[in-house]
Amino acid sequence: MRTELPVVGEPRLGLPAPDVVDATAAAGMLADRTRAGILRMLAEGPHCVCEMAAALGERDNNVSNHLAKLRDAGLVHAVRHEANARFLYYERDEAAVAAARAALMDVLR
Amino acid sequence: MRTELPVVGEPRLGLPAPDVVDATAAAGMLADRTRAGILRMLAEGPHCVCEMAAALGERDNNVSNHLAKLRDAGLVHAVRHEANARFLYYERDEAAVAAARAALMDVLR
DNA sequence: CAAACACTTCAGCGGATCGTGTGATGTTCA
DNA sequence: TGAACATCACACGATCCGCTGAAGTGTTTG
Repeated sequence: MRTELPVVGEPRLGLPAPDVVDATAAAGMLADRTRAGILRMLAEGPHCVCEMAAALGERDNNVSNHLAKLRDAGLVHAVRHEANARFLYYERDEAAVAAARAALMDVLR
Repeated sequence: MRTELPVVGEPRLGLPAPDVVDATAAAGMLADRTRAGILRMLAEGPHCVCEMAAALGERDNNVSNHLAKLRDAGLVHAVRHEANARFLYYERDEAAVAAARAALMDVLR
């Protein structure tokens, strides 16, 4: 099954430019091994920085740097552990994740 | 509605590293405005290079460069127009696109 | 055939990005 | 209080990546 090519001999100019700003922003977040690993781990539930750094084989400050980018993008936010306030537990913002998912799916529709 | 934090005071070390290689590869392709625009346009049907370059406001050779990357990734392939063989029409590889979609959704599950 | 067209390839340049190192903040514990 | 811990913020160096320009292949047209 092959899609049919346009029969016109002339290319169609003036086609509208697709809007992909949200998709490229979301993809930019996922395009890094560490950030993708973070988001994948947070899909299971909250994690603190040292947990994720250990699992990903990265240094704490590096993971922290990437978390800052994810935070600025609104994809995650941090919560202090009530019993052990020295641990910052990160969790995903499900609304933002859903929006990113939708933007990506729109391009790969 | 807030996910509950782990009650343990100690972080869980030794968690498994998530596999995100396919997702980062797919995201890397989508993380560029031009490539995302190409894939979005090809979702509607085949297009030749000049059509996409015009719609995206990019030079032909730039679009061609990005198409080469998408080709190497297996996401698109080119077909010569039967009536006008000087036009190369690109179409998406739906199987590869579905795989990319699945890899991305696994991270943002 | 020659010229115009559609597209590709590649080197090179400039800017973005990643990992690291370092210093600072806040928390727990002895 | 002081030491160890968890995390952050920032700057630096190296690498990566996208855009451009120029040269080359194949196709159509006059």
